[in-house]
Amino acid sequence: MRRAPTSPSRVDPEREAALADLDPLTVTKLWDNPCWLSFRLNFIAFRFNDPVYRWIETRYGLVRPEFVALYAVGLKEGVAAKNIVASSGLPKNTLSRAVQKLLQRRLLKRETDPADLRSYVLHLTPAGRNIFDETMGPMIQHQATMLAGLSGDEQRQLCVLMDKLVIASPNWPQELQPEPHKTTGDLS
Amino acid sequence: MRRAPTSPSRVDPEREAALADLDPLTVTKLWDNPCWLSFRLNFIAFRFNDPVYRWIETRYGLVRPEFVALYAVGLKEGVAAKNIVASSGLPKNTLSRAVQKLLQRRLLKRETDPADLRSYVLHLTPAGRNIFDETMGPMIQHQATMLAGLSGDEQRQLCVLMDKLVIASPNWPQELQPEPHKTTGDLS
DNA sequence: AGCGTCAAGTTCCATTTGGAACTAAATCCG
DNA sequence: CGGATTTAGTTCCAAATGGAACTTGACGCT
Repeated sequence: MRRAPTSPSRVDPEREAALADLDPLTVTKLWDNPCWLSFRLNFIAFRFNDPVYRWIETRYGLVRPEFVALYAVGLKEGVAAKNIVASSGLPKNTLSRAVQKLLQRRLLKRETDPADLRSYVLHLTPAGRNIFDETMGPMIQHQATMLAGLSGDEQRQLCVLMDKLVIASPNWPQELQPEPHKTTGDLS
Repeated sequence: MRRAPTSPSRVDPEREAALADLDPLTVTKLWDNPCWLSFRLNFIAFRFNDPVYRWIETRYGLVRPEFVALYAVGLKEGVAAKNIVASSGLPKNTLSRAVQKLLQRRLLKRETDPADLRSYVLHLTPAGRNIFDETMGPMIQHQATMLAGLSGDEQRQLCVLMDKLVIASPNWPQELQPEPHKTTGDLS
């Protein structure tokens, strides 16, 4: 199987326009790539993330890990750094620094967790809550723009399908198996 | 709208298992987050990328931008660095270095493009092609594992829906509008 | 209780990153 | 043609990153 399973044959004026707008290598990665899933995921995610994080950095002076932390606490008050680490994939020292910065800037406050003295419980200050609230609108707006090409039904379908993937995710391997391999002798 | 549009009410044993396996903050980000799309994209993409890139780094000593470049040339011989930049979102100096490294290691070769003397045309050496071929299998395998929770039909649906998003993508903004805002006076 | 292992968060430091300036070639435009 | 602007790729360097070691507290287990 050399191509993604969508038939790239159907003549669609919008598709043609997209093919013309996108870099030819991007077109190959999207439609002539056995690993279509990952590239599409990364592509679409990038088109969300990149404008959002650049905007937040210029507007609020928060870099990505800082905003990740602020957003996480905004969604769920009282989380600890370890939760943000687990849910974001960022290394824990990076998040430690991000939290320090947010504490300095008084966007976050923290108290030691009475249940576990190693751990801290994080909360937004009013100023932090303010940023959270202000950023939510544009982010939802951007998401809506991205989804505008799908009907309401299709949006729900997409949500359901991603839901299923996420639910299955605990079964996915965290490590790739080195698979039974014929040795090749060509790397440094 | 506070939640993702999938009803989290339906009682599903698999969902229950996933809720137990995942960090509570992750659960919130997935199912109680107005920006469900980006978080799911990032989450699923991360679960693909992270094992793949770690495996490639330990097995071949190639870091992420290096493998991005190698994979791109493998998919489409004769591309230039600018294409890889446009299709990957990585900064061009990072890719410049990645290409240098691959040239040093004789995984890539390049010739000046006769049509544009500023630009180079990239090709895989046999050793580079070898790595490309060897990595393809495990990557497809990993993708298949991730998709295994969906029926064939659902996989096709997912592909079609992402297709539509990608085709619409040239219309998405590259910059977030600073939106008509009431001024707030609380940042540094 | 006491000892060994594990976990949350921090610190250290070598490496990577990426914005900005730079070089050289291409393209635009009068 | 010839100067102004853009573009492909590289270089420079300050800043971010992330692995590994460290600190302090929790959790076995006997």
